[in-house]
Amino acid sequence: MIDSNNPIPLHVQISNALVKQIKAGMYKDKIPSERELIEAYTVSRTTVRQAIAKLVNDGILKKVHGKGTFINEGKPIQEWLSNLNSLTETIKNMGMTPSSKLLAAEQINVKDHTIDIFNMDLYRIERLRYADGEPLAIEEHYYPLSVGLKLSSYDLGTETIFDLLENEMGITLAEAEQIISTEDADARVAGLLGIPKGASVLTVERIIADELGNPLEFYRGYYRPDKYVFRVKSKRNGLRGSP
Amino acid sequence: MIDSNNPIPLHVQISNALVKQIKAGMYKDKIPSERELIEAYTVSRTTVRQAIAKLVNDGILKKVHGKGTFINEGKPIQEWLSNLNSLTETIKNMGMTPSSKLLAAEQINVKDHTIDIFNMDLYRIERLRYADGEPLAIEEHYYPLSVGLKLSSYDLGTETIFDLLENEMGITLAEAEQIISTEDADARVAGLLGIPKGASVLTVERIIADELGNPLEFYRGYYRPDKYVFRVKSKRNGLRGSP
DNA sequence: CAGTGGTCTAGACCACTGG
DNA sequence: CAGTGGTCTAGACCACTGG
Repeated sequence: MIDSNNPIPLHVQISNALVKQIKAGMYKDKIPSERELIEAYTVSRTTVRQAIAKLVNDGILKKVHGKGTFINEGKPIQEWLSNLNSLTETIKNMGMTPSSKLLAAEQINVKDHTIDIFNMDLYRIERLRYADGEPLAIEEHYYPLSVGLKLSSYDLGTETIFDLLENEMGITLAEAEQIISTEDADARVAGLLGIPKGASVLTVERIIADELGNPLEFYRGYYRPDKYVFRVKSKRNGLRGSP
Repeated sequence: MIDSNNPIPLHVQISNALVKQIKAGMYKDKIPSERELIEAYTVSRTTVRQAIAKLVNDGILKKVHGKGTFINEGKPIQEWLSNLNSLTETIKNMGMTPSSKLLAAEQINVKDHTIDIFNMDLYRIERLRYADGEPLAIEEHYYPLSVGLKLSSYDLGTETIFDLLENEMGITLAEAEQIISTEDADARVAGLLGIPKGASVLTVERIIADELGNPLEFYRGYYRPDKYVFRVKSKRNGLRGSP
């Protein structure tokens, strides 16, 4: 189960094992203490603490000094997850009909891009997304070349990219980090979205990574703020721990 | 400077020292390597790595395996949306100094507002917020009259409202639902924030509720997008929503 | 008081980046 | 190759919680 010959770091293996056990309901409220986990997995305290720190940072666990490490009861952020799942799903959930127009699908050489998480040639896919026939967003996706070339063999005007990645290509999307901001629309963005030049557009930059934190996709989205907003539920907690 | 007799943990002292040095422009791009910091502060590698990890988590530093640890240049303040933090806390976490100017503190009669979660007279507090002396955001808070009147007895130009609510008034903030969008700045907002009229501003509307879901506060914020962005981590198939 | 997480030391070997 | 961060060990003492 935990294998020190496995190239996956021990602390990641332990994190994953703990998550599996929590999901299986193996612990009611509290996970075993650090000393107990040291015994159970025959690792050092540093390794156990690193595994736990990751889950605390993810909001799954909560540590209380002198008491123990507890499972965080909480509600999922349903609106946000549906956005992450795919824009197609979100549009459908709102009772509208999604559609897409492929704007670009092309190779980019490593020296022509500045996406510093990828130090390799990339494949770029750009689509204009519609809801009930009205322009809603422009989405740019960047993938490693091998992934992008496989994607390009499908009809990107109609397919959902997440479906292709996960179901056709067997790629596991685990985590996403997103940054939400705004920009003044330039002429091209304004024209495509059907808004005045200089009007505010919502922007999203996103890095999707696999379970080990390796980046799989870089994404940039431009949304019409009159048609699309972000909804997030937050808890007053203070889980701003260091990993 | 770094004092092992100080009750503040060494790694926190080192974090703070690094932030101070970065702000002072002591490093151009890269901070010293972990081995160099071990020498400089006469601590173990664990302690140095703990200090750095905090700043990486806050978005101030970025580690690159085999190369070094780099300063995240000119990145706007990043708020992790999964936690409900006050702007004061967020600014401090980024190693900057928060300040405020009170713009308004006034009673509003029930018939003069349209905030449909409150069917009662309200108290409205509006402040201009600064980070390191630069305008960052305009924040409007609406409270039930009894709460607002108590708040108004404090110096709202210097106090943190969350602190007053939680520590002075014993009010428990549990959950918030936030809507993030963007608007073109009108003349007043542009003037206060020091940006051109019509430029994009990030907007947040927020309802904070107690553990039973009773609304405690309605909030509206206007943020300069060059200085402030929202950050969210999401799980693709996690057992919970966002960390 | 025993048990918990928080901090910290002083090492070790590995994988990665660049010249 | 020398230098970097990534992982990991095997300890130690501290501060906090609860009975």
